[in-house]
Amino acid sequence: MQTILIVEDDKTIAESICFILEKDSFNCKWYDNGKDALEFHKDNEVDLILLDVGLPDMSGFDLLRKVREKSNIPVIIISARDDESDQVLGLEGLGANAYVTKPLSPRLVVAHVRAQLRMVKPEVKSGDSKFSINHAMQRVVFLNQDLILTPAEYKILSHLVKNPNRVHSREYLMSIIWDRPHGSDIKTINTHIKSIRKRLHELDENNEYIETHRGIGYSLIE
Amino acid sequence: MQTILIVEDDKTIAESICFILEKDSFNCKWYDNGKDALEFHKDNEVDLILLDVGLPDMSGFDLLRKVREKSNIPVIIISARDDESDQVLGLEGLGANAYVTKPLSPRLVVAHVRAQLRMVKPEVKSGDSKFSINHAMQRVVFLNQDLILTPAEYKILSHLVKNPNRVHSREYLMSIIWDRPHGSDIKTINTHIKSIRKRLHELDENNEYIETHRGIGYSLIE
DNA sequence: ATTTTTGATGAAGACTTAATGAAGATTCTT
DNA sequence: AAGAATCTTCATTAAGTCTTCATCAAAAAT
Repeated sequence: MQTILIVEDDKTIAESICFILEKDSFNCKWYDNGKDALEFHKDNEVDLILLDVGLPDMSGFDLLRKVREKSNIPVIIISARDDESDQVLGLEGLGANAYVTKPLSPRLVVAHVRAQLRMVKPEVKSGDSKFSINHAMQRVVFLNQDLILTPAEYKILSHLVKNPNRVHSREYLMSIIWDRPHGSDIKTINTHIKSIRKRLHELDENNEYIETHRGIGYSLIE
Repeated sequence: MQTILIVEDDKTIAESICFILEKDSFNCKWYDNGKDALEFHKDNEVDLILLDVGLPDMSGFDLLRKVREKSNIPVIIISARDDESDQVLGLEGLGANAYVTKPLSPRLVVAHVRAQLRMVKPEVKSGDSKFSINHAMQRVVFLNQDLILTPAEYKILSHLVKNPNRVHSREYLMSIIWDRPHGSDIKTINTHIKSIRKRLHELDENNEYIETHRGIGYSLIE
């Protein structure tokens, strides 16, 4: 499921957008200020940002600049001002991907969201991976053999397999294991990774598929 | 060079857009009707389409539908009508990527064009630097190879790569490494720079990418 | 030319983070 | 409720990283 981060201080607007997006089976996270939104973006995998430029604590443009320091995911700017130079600055200077002006209909926003994600998603399914997923059986397949995994291990490894060659923070991997917030130690992930590695080792002696990124998290190498 | 196909029956508008795009070193092809445009698209490599929905011979929506049968290149719809349901239809139903309404400034159109193309070809990085950043893996890429760096080295080098050809003081580079104030020796930076240089040397024997500015700090030369 | 200042270098020690093995807590099944 | 499987925590060990220091080299100042 794809996660949309909404940064918008008007609760009514945010809620109606969220409502439609969630009905469309997007995962939706809303913040009414830039600071918390940035914090969330740092530790989580976000597929698209809907950004109101008129925030209480910081300019949306500043936020966008910060986001762009670490990723180039699609960003749609929401603005009350239909000002051309603002649009050009956002699109050209800071690398936003679209610009919609208020008043806006949630339906239109969702159309823009989809239009952006359609571009990004063309998943390059490389067929030569040693991993695949047997959705029906809820199993990860490694070297043509079903892996016996515990539920938590399955959630982590299947996510890594679906999103290989990129770092996943411990925070994010934790959020995958639980549906609801759960206040347990972030180090738990280390232990799960340990046991996943052990199981992979049983099938491939000298593998180094799961890479540790010190201070950040883990990634699966294809 | 990238080719933009403009389908627009208003000659004045088409010409002014073309003018700016070509100044931006895009290759620009203009048709004032759908049939010829489709013909061109069939036989040529087009990177993006700017499409006016109000054409003499066929609806822009029909044209878009035909285009989508064989490719999913970015399409930006130009419309005189600021009608929401039209927008939703274009974006959602037919797979357009952006929607701008007349009256439009050529500058804004170009901003949209760039915003779309940036998605498709992320490596449109100004000039052909030997450095880039792999955000997904949180790695600096040098000569098409991922560099394995420690956290502090990554923070320093990625900042230099994002802001090349300018001097960065040691004090500032220190502030990049720590979130909170940390009273350690400014000379620490020298050691980090040393090890970054060492890693670069392993991939390119006689390089001198990081320049020392005596009494001030360091800079990265492209 | 000599002194002074500043940066480069290599190595040691302090510190931080991750891996590991095992024990306790929790959940699920029967 | 008992037992098994799983999840989490903890203590220990191992590995990796940061900072400092002493020494050497280079540049600037005298």
